[in-house]
Order: sequence, then C-alpha cells, then structure tokens
Amino acid sequence: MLKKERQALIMREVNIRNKVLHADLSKKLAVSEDTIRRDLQELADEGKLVKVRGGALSKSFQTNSYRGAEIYKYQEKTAIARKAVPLLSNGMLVLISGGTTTIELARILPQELEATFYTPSLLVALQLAEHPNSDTILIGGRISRNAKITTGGEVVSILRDIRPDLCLIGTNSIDARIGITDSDWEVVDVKKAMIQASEKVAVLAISEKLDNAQKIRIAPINDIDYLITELEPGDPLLGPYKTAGIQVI
Amino acid sequence: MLKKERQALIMREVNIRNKVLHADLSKKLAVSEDTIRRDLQELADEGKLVKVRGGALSKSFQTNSYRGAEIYKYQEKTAIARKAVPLLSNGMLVLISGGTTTIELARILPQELEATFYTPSLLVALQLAEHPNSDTILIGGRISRNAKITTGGEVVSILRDIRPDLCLIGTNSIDARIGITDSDWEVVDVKKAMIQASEKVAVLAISEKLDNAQKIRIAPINDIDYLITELEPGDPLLGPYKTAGIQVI
DNA sequence: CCATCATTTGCAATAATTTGCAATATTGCA
DNA sequence: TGCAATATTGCAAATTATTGCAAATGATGG
Repeated sequence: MLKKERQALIMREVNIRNKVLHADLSKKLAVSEDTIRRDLQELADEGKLVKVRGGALSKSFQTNSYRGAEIYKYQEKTAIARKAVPLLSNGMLVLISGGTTTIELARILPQELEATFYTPSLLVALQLAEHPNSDTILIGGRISRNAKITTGGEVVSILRDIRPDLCLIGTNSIDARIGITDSDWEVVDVKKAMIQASEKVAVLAISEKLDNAQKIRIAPINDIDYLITELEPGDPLLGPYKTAGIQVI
Repeated sequence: MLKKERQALIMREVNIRNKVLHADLSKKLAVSEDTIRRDLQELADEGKLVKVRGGALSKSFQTNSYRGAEIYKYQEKTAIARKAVPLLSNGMLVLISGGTTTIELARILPQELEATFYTPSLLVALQLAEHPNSDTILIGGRISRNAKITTGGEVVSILRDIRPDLCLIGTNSIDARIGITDSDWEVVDVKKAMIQASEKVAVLAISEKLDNAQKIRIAPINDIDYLITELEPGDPLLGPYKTAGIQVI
C-alpha cells in the first residue's frame, strides 16, 4: 500500500466519522500503529486534521472550541493591515481573500472609504458590512469548513467576469523563488482565480511566513505587485523579494 | 474515547444547555467523575467555560456577553429551534433565511445530519459550516448591512434554479389573514423568492410576533405549511392559524 | 546491472500522559 | 455545628508518545 493512498483513506475516514483511532486504522490498513501515528503527524502538519492522543479528530470537530481565542500575532497583523490601507481609494473595485490579517484590514478600513468589495470570505464580508459607504459583495458558493470561504466552480466563474483594480491576498507561505503556496486545494483554486482576475495584486504576510513553501502553488512571484509585512521595507529579509521586482511596503 | 473528543462533546453540551453537571456528563460519556472534573478544569483553564461546584457553566451565560442578554428572548428562540429540528432529515435540500432564531437553529442542528443547505445569511452559514456532515452553500450577492444577508437580483435568480424540500423562515410579523410581512424591501425580495422556490415552508416566530403586520407583504398565509412558536400547539393564540390550514408545531 | 542513497516501515526501550481509585480536605447548607 | 456532597491529592495501572535503530524498499546515476 502506498503512503499517499493510505493517507487519502485516513482523510476520508476522518471526514466521515470525525474521529479515528490508531488501533482501528492500523487494523483496517494493515500497518503498524507507528506508521499510522506518523501519517497522522504529517496530515496534522499540513493542517488537514487535528492529532490528539490515541488518534485524530477532524478539524471542524475541534475548531469551534478555539473560537474567541486571541488572534495569533495580533500586533503584527494589525500593523500590516494599517500599512495596506493607503493602497485603497474611493471608487476602486477591490477583491479580498480570507485570513486573520485580511479580516483585521476589513475591520480598520476608514469609514468614509467609498469602494466596492468582492470577497469569498464570510468573516471578511461581515467586517466590511460595517462600513456604511462601501458596498460588499459576497461571492456565493459551497463553504469550505476550514477556511470559512466559499469555493468551487461557481466562485471561479464569477471571478472570471470581474476585473478588480486590486486584489488583497493573505497567505501562509511566500518564497522569493517559488511564489505563494498553500496546502488546501480548494483555497488554492479560489486564490488563483482571484489573482488572475485582478489588475494589481498585494500579498499580506507576517514575516514568519516568508521564505516558506507548501505543496500547491497559487501564483509565481512575478504575479505579485506588492508585498506587505510588519517589517520595515529596508529589512534584509525582504531583499530577495525586492530583487524579484515586487514593491515592498 | 479520546480526551479531546470528550472535551469537544462537553463544550457542545455546554454551548447548547448553558450548564452541565458532573454526574450527567460522567454517565453520558461513560467515564468517571474524576475525569470529567479534570476535563472541566482544563477547559476552564483555557477560558472556554466557567467551572462551578458540581459542574460548569457556559462562559457566555456567565458573562452574558453573547446570549444571556444579547439575544432578545433567547429562551423562546432556542425552544423554537429545538422544535424545528425534527423537520429535517438526511438527504434533504433545505433553504434557511436569516434571523436570530434561524441562527440558533443552525447552531443546535445535530452533527450527524447529512443535508445540503442554501442560505443568504452570513451568520447562519457560519453556524452551518460547523456541521461536518452537511454541505452549506451561501447564495452570493450584495450584502444588506442591516440584515447581514445577501440580496439583489443575483440571489433571486439563483433561487429560481433550485427546488429545496423545505424552507425555514424567521419572521418579524405574521398575521392569520395577511400572512407574513416585513419592512425592509431587500429582505422581502429574498424571502419571497425563497418561499416560491420551496416545496414546503416553515415559519419560525416567537409568540409576540403573532397577529402583527408590517408594510410589505412577503407571502400570503396559505403559502405557509408549518408554523413553529415557543407555545404549545394547543394554545388559543394559535387557533386562527390552524383554521387557515397551517400545521402548528 | 549494480552500488549507493534516501525513504519508509516495524520494533524495542524509555518517557510521558491519562485514568480510576482511595484517602483526605473543603464547601454549602440546614 | 454537623452532615452530606464535592474537591483535591497522591498513586498505580494502562495506554500512548518518542526516540533510535535496522531491515526493506525504491529511486538514481554510472
């Protein structure tokens, strides 16, 4: 049995039952519990499930418990959000992805801004809806449980029909050679379409996400126009991105 | 049983009932009271609930930040939501409107339900997204700031293309002669389309909304199949609705 | 075709966690 | 106060995690 095949079966089991036990899987797949443990560890590292003692749980099962928890690295994220605000101006059509940084941006946008926003993210949309002078359009589709964004062909096809002035993308991994990447293909599909649709693309990322890559590529580095981090634009960490032709803010 | 799984179940129980007892949990989860106590201790340390002698309380109940006072007539609304659950079964296509009652319903739906939901409400969608075995499709469109639902021609046209088995509508005004009404025309347009699309229509309303009418009509009374209130089905207030041919729950 | 290297897998020894029980302390309440 | 219910603590048994290692497997390049 191939490792990938085994992991795919594990994921299916997790999605159906919400929980899996080492013992069950090891019997069902005829491998040792060590192997199962290692598989679960890998899947957990990719963020596809939550590993717990004795087995693993599906993400949705666990997720509702850390609602209301503090946003990780909030200070950095709100600093990034503040730096992104000047990119927006009245009359623009703006596309915003999901993620804690972009939610924070949506929250702190100036009330007087008159722009039109498209987003697939429920949480971003809720924040944007508080701004009286801007219009928010939520792109409809099937909801991805993990990311709380709408996904699927319908989303992509709506994105094909619009031409936003600016696209604001939050990302988990950016690398100066590879570009931006993610591990959830549903998210990748949507972000790809967002970037292709847009005139300009700005990536928001806290510095620890720099020089990192995951399995699936969203866009090469030269599709990106702006990179916003909490660091000073002169920081040496950002050198490679400048060299690649990105405007670092 | 996995520890995290148990704790997730405890949290769910706490969120639904607002209070749990050692004895109940220990019986339901088949572990000793010591274990329950330790679990509650851990959850309390993480700030997810408030431990009291003999059990635990939901944090929102304690600090009444979210439900205790935030939602008007929460008790009535959750009672209505509980009565609505049996209308749903596996494999159904269900349409859900916005409103605090329907959000509550989305929150307490059984985890094991396998249904497909369409909704224009962001808050309902967020709750539905926590249910691992159901699919949620958010109908896209421009967001109405007040109601936090998507509205507009796009929403209506999507609704024309689906044929749900059941439509669950929360309403602010229902009258036995006039039907259901509202004052926000954007909301009315969407709810009209929802009702027309659906096979069966259930209206959820707390009793003080009965025998009330507002400016714009959503649907006449005979478009409605079920009426769910917090009252006993035999309550005299509900007489006129029964006479009108509605099944009162 | 073979040697070599990296990856994967199972195993064993050890460490850490979880759980129920029992002894003891504390609390709420009449 | 005194009693009954609940909490706390320490402990031992069972389960699970971690680590290092060696054998098996498969890929790579000469």
